[in-house]
Amino acid sequence: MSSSIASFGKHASTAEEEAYLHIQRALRLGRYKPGERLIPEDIASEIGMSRMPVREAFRRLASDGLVVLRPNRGCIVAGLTVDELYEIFEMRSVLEGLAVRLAMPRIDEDELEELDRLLERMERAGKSGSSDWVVRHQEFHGRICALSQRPKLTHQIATLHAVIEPYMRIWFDYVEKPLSAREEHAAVIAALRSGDAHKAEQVMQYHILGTAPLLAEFATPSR
Amino acid sequence: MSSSIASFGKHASTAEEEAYLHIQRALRLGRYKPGERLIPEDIASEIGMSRMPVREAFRRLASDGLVVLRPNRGCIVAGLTVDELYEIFEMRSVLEGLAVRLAMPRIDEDELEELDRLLERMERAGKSGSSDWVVRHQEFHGRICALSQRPKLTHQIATLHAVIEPYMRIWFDYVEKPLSAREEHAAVIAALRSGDAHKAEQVMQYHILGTAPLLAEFATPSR
DNA sequence: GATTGGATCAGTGGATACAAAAAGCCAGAG
DNA sequence: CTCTGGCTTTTTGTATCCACTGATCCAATC
Repeated sequence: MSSSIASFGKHASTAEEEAYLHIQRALRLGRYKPGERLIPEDIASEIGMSRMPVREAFRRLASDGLVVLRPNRGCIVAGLTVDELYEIFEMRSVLEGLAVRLAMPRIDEDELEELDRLLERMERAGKSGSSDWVVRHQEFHGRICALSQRPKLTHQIATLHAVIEPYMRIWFDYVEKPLSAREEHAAVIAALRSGDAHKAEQVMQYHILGTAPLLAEFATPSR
Repeated sequence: MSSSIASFGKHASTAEEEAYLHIQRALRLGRYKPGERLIPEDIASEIGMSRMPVREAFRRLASDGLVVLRPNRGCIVAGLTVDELYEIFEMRSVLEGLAVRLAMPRIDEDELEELDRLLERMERAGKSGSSDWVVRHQEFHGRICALSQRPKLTHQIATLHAVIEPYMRIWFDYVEKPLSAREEHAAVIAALRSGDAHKAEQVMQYHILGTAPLLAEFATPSR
């Protein structure tokens, strides 16, 4: 089983679930533009079901923050303003900081090696220039979440990752490869290796907050 | 307009919204027991609509963590295990810590007096023995969230408050009034008055994490 | 030429209808 | 008395249908 933070690999047991996963994937891959309208009819026939399960999927996607639902106006793809993007990263910084702090007790030499491997894979994906890097990056962060053994925290973080994923992809495509990323992720591992939970939390917070400004230029300017 | 963290006072523009608010209120007031099944048919006729909007409301409530939806098995009221309750409080501690830290720049003498007033109202509500205290308490925390000027953060915190609200109510009914609460809330205000954002964040974290064990006995034991 | 008013139409919200799944029930076997 | 297997009932999941809202477009007016 993958340690990805993503829920890409699941298969649906109901039509609603299928619609949810289908639309979520499309949104995360950036197939729809922010502000674009999602017409239930179209999506329904695309997947081969009626509008109803699609409408229900919209509710969940709206709760996740991936779309916006306005009464009698339908469903539009959520776009983040710069302010909103920063806000997400502020939330990520404290939540993932918490996750890494709580992960500390489960850290042993095996885990550290696993994280090293994930870092290495992320590095290779980055060199290949493909946006796999985004997936590998989520895998790395997801692994640490998983170690925290906090299901709700992990879910919350995964949801935030889904929201910023399109921006991560655009960013990656533009700037080739995040330069500071390797050192910062290595620093997280180093902090975990040192056994200092508080230090690890701070390093994670620093890493995440440092990433925000790099992505900000791809968000829509704040009003 | 109330500064309550709650969304009690809203009125619905669609049937789905009405169903959502109706069920949410009932859950927060503890009218349904954890594990209890919510039958769409019943709720629909109770509010005077068909099952459909109720089903959609269920999706949102499930995203909020207030109910659990299992395919072909319907909707049951979510109950928190002790572990889950602690997890919520861990998340609250860092999120509300963040909120109070970010609120600092908006703090002036007027705001401090407003917070003092809210503390006073909470105190009075506590003496009257009514579970109004819970609402006042949310008002206090909600005010600080609002000052952070972070809509998504505020919404997230409000959602967590909704999930723990039934436990807060039970707790209050049992132990009369939280003894340490007044001093801890006063300490938060004092930290805000001092202008030390980092201190305020720590005091808030301490306050929230300290509350968790008091509520834990009302959650279902972890497996 | 810009603005407004209304006709038209696409799309949404909600109700009803129907099929499929799960839960309850009962009788018979062990 | 308990367990099992199949029938019945209840409830869920999905599709279809209808009324109404909001958007669009065109023409008449200023």
